[in-house]
Amino acid sequence: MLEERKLEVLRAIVEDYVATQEPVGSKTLVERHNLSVSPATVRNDMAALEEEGFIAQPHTSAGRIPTDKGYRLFVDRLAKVRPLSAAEKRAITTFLDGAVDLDDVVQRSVRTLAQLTRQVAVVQYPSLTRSTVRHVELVALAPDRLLVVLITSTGRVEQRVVETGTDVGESLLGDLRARINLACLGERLVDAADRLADIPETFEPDDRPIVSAVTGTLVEAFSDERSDERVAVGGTANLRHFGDDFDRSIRPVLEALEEHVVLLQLFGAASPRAITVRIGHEVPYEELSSTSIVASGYGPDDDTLATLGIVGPTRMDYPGAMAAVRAVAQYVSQRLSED
Amino acid sequence: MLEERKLEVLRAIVEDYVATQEPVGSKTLVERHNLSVSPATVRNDMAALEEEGFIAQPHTSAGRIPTDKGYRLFVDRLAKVRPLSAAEKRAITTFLDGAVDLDDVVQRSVRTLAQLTRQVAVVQYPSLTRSTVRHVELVALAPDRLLVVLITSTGRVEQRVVETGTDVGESLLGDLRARINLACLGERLVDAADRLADIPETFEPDDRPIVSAVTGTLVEAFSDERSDERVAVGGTANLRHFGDDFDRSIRPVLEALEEHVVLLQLFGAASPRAITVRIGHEVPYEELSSTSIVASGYGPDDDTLATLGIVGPTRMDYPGAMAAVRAVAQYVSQRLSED
DNA sequence: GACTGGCACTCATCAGGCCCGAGTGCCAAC
DNA sequence: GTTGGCACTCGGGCCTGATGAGTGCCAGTC
Repeated sequence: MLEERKLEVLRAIVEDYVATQEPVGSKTLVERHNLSVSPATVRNDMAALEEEGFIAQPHTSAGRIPTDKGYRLFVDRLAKVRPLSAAEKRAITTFLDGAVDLDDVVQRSVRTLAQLTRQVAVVQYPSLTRSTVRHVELVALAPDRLLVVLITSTGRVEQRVVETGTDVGESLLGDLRARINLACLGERLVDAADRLADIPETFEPDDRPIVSAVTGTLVEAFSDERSDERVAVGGTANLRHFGDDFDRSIRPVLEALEEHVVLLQLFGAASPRAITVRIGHEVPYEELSSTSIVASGYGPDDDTLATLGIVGPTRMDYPGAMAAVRAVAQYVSQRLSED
Repeated sequence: MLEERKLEVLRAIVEDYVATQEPVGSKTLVERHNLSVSPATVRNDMAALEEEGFIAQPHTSAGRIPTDKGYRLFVDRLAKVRPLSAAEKRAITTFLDGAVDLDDVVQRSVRTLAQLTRQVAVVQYPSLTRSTVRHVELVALAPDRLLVVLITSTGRVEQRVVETGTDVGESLLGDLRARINLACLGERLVDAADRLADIPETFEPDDRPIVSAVTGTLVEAFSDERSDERVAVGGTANLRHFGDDFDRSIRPVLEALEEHVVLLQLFGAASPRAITVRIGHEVPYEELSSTSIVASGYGPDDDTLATLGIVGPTRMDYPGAMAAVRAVAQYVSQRLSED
């Protein structure tokens, strides 16, 4: 009885605080959540919860607000992921179905996510390094200038220009193109890089510098970190939920959003195919310690190619956010599996 | 004597207000700008300036602030573009020189611009439709599936997959590739689309459906509006300069920044190769009427392929902003001319 | 032993009242 | 045309007191 009610009180506090953004006191709590006990009893429970570190008072004679630890407990034990309404599901599907290519899928996902959660949404482009090679094309732009085009399983295209120094014959070009594709097709980019290592040796010594230049460029493209950095961000107007102290609460978030590297770090550690929630100080970036992140990996079939999620104040609607993130991740994953 | 001093007073008011963000009164004005007249005289001039609509009082017994009209006059007649310091120039050059490809140039430009002006920076990706065709490549992904790759003079790459329905022979493929490139190479995309129209007729009737599918896709890629929409945004943390009323001043800007279409409209009308300044109500978007935009076109040689610039509060350092925008636009243009 | 009602106490918030000073317009004098 | 003087305005800062939500504790009840 006692433990159970304490949890119930915590849930009520979290829900109330998230809704009103104001510290919640014993009396209003009893009124709003028709708990069948008196405010005094609730006060005792609150005192216990505070003792255990789940809630705190901003100042004496104010109501209580949940601590990070309190939110943690809430998310782990009290919150069931709120199922989306049929209308919401339909909205997701119809809007995302309209996407014409990978870029568009990502763009639309980010918008959808921002709209559903009313938070800032972040979607990482499918990772280049974890996807596979669909095709490599070599194009002679000039006799001594090659364009190397890499197409991945997710439909992404990377291109590089290689200055070969000497002219490249048509037959060598065809030969090289064939051997590269033979070696790499269907391989994950990380593995494909290994396969390329041996290729130069299979050519005539005279041609090896050219071949090496090309394979070197490809290896570079395969492992290029910059390609991993691409993310789409949306719903920044929802930053208002962070409060009105620009420098203390909004600015760090904006800065983090522009620092894609930081962003990827925040989201990157999301475990595959499960919803990760990081609350307040759990976020591995000091400036964002009053921020929470709800993220999920996604990708075709059961691979995790990239991550998407939302950033919001710790005081957020976790069940709703988790539901939205899960739904969009599932949709995008399915979409990637089809192509 | 009289007209000239009035202008001088206006300049002083603008400069002071931009620096302090506070309405400026006659006394402080005389002190800070060592005008060789008395406050009373300045008051007379201010009364005249107010009469003419160049300045206004937020409320009685407060100092004056410039109106949009006042800023306009300032920009047109009083402001000389402040030359950048050698250090600033060097910073631009060294940072931008490090860019490895088109994406990187754009990314770095946006950062540089944001940093120099301490405002929000926007750089439009070089327009696809106004650039020229460098190369078109056709790749057989499967017998009945072609990948069409378009490379433009700005180094941008677009790719499309075409389902041909029937198998495509190697010789037809080579022939088609050759004729397409012959027709389009060096043409502006808009013109290239016209050149493609006649190509199907030059093939055997049996092959025409395939050829048409390919050229149709290319024409689509040439004129694809979506490709025109890409922009990079940076320095959003500088939104703080807009004030602290999130909903009234910051939010509309954030929303506009996410609406790339709106953004392009705002920047798109920038006249080629000249610096355009839009002040307050001159900005063609109601919500941004307390906002100014400083923009410039850029592109290789004397073409204008796209636009870049900054968005800030009307109360901004116009000479500095104009200098920075001009410098970055020049640099990027030069960079595009080289490749 | 768990719950409840009552009570004294704390403190953030808000409205009202006050003063201060920057800034103005006007006018008479130079 | 310029200047010094003067009376007036009014927003902002600061203090004050009232208000009320909220608390902890304690004694009483089931």
